[in-house]
Amino acid sequence: MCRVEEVILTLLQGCNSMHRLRKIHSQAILLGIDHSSAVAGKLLSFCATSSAGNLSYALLLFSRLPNPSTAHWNSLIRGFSVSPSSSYSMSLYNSMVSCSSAARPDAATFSFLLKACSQNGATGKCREAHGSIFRFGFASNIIVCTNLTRAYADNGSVGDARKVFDEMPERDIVAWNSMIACYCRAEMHEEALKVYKQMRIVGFRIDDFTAVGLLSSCAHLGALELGVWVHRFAEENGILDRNVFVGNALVDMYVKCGSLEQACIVFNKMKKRDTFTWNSLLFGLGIHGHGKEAILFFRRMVIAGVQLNSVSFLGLLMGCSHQGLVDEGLEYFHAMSSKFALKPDAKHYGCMVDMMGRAGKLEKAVEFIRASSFVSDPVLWRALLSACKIHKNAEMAEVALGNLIEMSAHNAGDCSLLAGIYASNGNSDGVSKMRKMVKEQGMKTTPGWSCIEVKGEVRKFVVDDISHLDIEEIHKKLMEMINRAIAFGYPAETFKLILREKSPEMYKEWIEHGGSFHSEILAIAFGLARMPEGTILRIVKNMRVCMDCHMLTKHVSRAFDREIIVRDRVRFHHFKDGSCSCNDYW
DNA sequence: CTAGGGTTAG
Repeated sequence: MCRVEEVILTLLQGCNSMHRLRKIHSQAILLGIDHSSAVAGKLLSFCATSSAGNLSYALLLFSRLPNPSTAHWNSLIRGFSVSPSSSYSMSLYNSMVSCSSAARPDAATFSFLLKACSQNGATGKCREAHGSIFRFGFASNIIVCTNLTRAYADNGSVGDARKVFDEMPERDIVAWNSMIACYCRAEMHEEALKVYKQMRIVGFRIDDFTAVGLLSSCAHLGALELGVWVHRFAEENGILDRNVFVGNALVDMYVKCGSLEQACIVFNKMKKRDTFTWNSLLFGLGIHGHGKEAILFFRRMVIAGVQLNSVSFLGLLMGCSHQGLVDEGLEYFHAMSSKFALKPDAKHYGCMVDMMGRAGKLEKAVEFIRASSFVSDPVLWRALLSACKIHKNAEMAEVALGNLIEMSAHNAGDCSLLAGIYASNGNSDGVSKMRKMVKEQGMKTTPGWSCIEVKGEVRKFVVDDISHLDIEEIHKKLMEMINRAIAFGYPAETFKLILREKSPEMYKEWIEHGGSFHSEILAIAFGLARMPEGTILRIVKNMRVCMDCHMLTKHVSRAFDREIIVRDRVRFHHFKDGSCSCNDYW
């Protein structure tokens, strides 16, 4: 390498803007070394991959190279892989392998190509890349495989991702963590925990990345015991203090597992906090029903100079919504754009519709939707529909569903919401009309489930599922539960049939004839049977609690003198002494 | 120029 080349390279080392880069580039041209592989490489990588770079300039530079090297191609492929035109990475790769130049793809080429597949691909693109990786002999490269796993998972093919992972000749901690993260993103949290168990068996220890993935899965599954274990491990191994991600995941885990107190303790102990940390706790206050505290906490955020974002406002507005603080909510909704320069998006609007709707201001909610720029967003009409369910307002619900149908956005859940309203108003024609519609249009229903953690194991119940080995035990407890609840004032209508005939056979028959038990009732019965006296039952479910279950649970909490904490799709219910923290407002 | 893993909302 000649002296001038070294000088140019040194100049490029300190370059931080396109303006400077152009100057250096013209110097290089004057000196006749712009085609030197090293100089061209540095120029390219700056333009293609640095945040101050410029992809068109990178293309220009590249087009002037008579013999681009693998590294040159790689820079360009890498640059496009994270740009809005990530599909161009694939075109570049194709030109690279089809042109007669001496540059062959290396492992890095595939890593960048796969990043592009993650960004915008389809499973088909991943398979194409997979094929090339095989052809060029990189199928056992640990980094390439890790990227391939992620690319498949990001395109919704977690099964393919797992296959690649299983077939890897060896796996390091990054590969394991990546597989766990893939399952987290796919919301397959039980699988994520299983992978972790295997990872431990083969001798890997938890690091920061593992901890974040595990805590996220615990949060989603409500697996408090495992979460507490990860917490202790992270604390003892210093992972917690050095990494803000771990603290954030921990706060979120405690919030989602129903322990707001612990979430606050972790929050207060954290040495460094970012917007995620604050948002997680803000959100936690809201879903635990402390709307007023959420507002105070939000003010604290402003005073502390936290960089607010749109999620912050979503948390705040949801907090207001759960407690019926409509005036405050409206005030902050307006302040969001006028004082904080943040544009509310469809979710914020949806939250406002929910807020007004639940407070019974259905007309106002409709006006709000019609006046907004999101009239054609299904989220808003769906929020209205749910509010109609609470207030048993069939006419308004028909309007909401009508709009959803018009934009072809209706699903089975929407139809059964209206069916539920008809049912509670005694309109059986309406109910069958809705059922027919779901059937005829082949809409898929989401099965309801509830989880409960007993002795560190997460047990999942699905509606009407009687396939459990210990169903007799659950059934027995269920009968006792209902009888005692009735003794404490629970209206018995719903369970008349069972109460007349108290045999397990009748239980099965009840289900087979269309009578049903929501999954949370099964989970609560199981918890009562298995958890020691005095312990809190923690249930996590994927749907909202229904009025019936809510009332039954209130009575059960008194009849058995048990605290029961249920996390439904949007918030927490703390049942104690016959009442619920939501004050029946949800 | 020299590759891969993470958190909040819905």
